Amino acid sequence: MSDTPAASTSQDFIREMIATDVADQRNDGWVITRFPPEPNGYLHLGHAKSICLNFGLSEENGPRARCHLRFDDTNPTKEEIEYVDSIMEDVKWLGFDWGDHLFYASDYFEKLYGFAVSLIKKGLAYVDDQTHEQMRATRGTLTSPGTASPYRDRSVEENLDLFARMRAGEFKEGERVLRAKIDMASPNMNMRDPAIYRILHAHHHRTGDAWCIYPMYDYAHPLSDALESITHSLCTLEFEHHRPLYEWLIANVDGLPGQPYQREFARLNLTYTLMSKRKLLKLVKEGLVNGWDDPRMPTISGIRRRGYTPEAIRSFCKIIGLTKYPSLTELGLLEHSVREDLNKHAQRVYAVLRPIKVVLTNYPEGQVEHVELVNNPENEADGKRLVPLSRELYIDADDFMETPSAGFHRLVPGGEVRLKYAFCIICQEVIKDADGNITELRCTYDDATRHGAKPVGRPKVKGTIHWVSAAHALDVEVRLYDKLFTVEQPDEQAGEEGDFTQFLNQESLQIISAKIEPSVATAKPGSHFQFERVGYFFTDPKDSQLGKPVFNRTVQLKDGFVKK
RNA sequence: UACCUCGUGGUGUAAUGGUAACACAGGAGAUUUUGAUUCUCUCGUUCAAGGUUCGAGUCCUUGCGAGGUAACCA
Repeated sequence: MSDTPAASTSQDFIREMIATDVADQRNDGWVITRFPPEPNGYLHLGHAKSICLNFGLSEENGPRARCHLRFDDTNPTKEEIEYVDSIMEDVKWLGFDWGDHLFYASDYFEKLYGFAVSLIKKGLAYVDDQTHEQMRATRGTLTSPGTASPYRDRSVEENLDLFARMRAGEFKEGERVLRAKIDMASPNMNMRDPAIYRILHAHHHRTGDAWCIYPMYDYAHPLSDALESITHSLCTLEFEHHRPLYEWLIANVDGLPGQPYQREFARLNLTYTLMSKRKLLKLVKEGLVNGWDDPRMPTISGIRRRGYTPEAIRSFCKIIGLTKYPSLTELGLLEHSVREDLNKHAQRVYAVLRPIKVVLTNYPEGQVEHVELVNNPENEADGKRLVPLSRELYIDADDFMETPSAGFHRLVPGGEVRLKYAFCIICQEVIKDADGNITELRCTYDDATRHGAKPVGRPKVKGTIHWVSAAHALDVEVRLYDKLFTVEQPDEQAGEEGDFTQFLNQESLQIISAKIEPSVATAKPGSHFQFERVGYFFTDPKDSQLGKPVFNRTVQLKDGFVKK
């Protein structure tokens, strides 16, 4: 073990385990994983973690590796085509490709039925006539063993007959169930003769009315994995207790093409949000957010619409690692990932979110000049653009303080500030309305301070602010998004019975009208921008029109200014 | 008062019996026509107690703590 050369790139426990399997030529060195969502909701960041793991493993292990997309559609009462479509879109958007390997558990219904018959024949499964309540009562508790069903020792012939009649539709829902015969006294509840088939007179989105019995997850999953020759079945920690059942099925069903094994990792928990499909569904159903793709949602479609990039999500998934410790990741780490990506690629524009009018009293009336601005200081190839400048401008209310706090070095009465890439201005007069609200700042500009000029003997101006020309600025709708919840763990805080919606952040969406430079008139829906000194914004793909963009705030810029 | 899993800076992770490190966050500074970016520095860590060992975050024992598990959901 000591002579392995420095494969010094550190790996998580899953990758380490897989590397060992490959080295040992287990499955001839193949690595076949799968991402197996149930199409009962939209994918979220927790799924992104799993997608990056499973598809990532496929990318990392060369030609003898692949990742399947398999819909775990064994419960027709909860599943819809809408979800199937959105899931495929989300996986593709993240940049992964399942190629020809698209599967549905429902494709295996006939085979799975056959496996169940074979288990009955081996005396390893039986039809139980007990009611739901009786079964629950006889299963025992966490500290006491269960007791056998009176139907547990039915003959193989009788079981075969009853199971066939279940399939034929002779029974109502709940009347009978097929159970694996394992161990009613097992300390693992999942091994106390788990139900593997139940009757559901429901229409399935793919198989229609062909079936009225449906396999349970615990039964269908390992066998589906085996049928696809999956080598490594990776899932989250809550399935740890299902592993013995997974292994029991792989061991007791004959003729399986693959011998997969299951390993578990901790799911993603993020502060100030939720990662439970059921709870996200509640937010959607009760109209507390504007759909699954509301930019405040932790869904893939939500963060996409917010302006997150696939690169940022993939980088985030890499950085959070993979362990068995149920950790709580700070939202700041996700924001860091997207800032890092957008900083390199987003085009800069000037936008004034809360406008104050500035009149340059010594600037000729009616004159317009065009100032050259850098599109992206991180990438010279992105070039420059011309932005109009005239006598009347807007600056942001945040960039002016009548009575400045300590350390504030933007515009103040009698003070000087630089209009970025233009020139310096001095605030000569503050005009207010009858209620004392500031309506206008009357300023003078200094022609000697134009961009590039280096006047000597002049005190250095500390503040540099952005601006837009009042006559040329576009009025655009800007949606300022903030965290969805006011507490780090809305789930935890609310408790089992509590209502997590009480912690919804009432200020998570603020819609304002902003003044923005005219160049964005041609911005296509789905484009990323940095509003200089403000944050990253994304033209909403649904509501933007050419010439009339709607901006979603992806994330604010970091602000190093601390008020003292 | 069952079983399973897990405890490393504030947070997320690495160290595979051999100098406890990286990222984020925080602090200080430099650069900066974005209080951004970039760069430098800095802060701060092995749940506890025993044991094995020349040497333990790592192995063993016990304790403590956390998460999970009793659908005809996945």
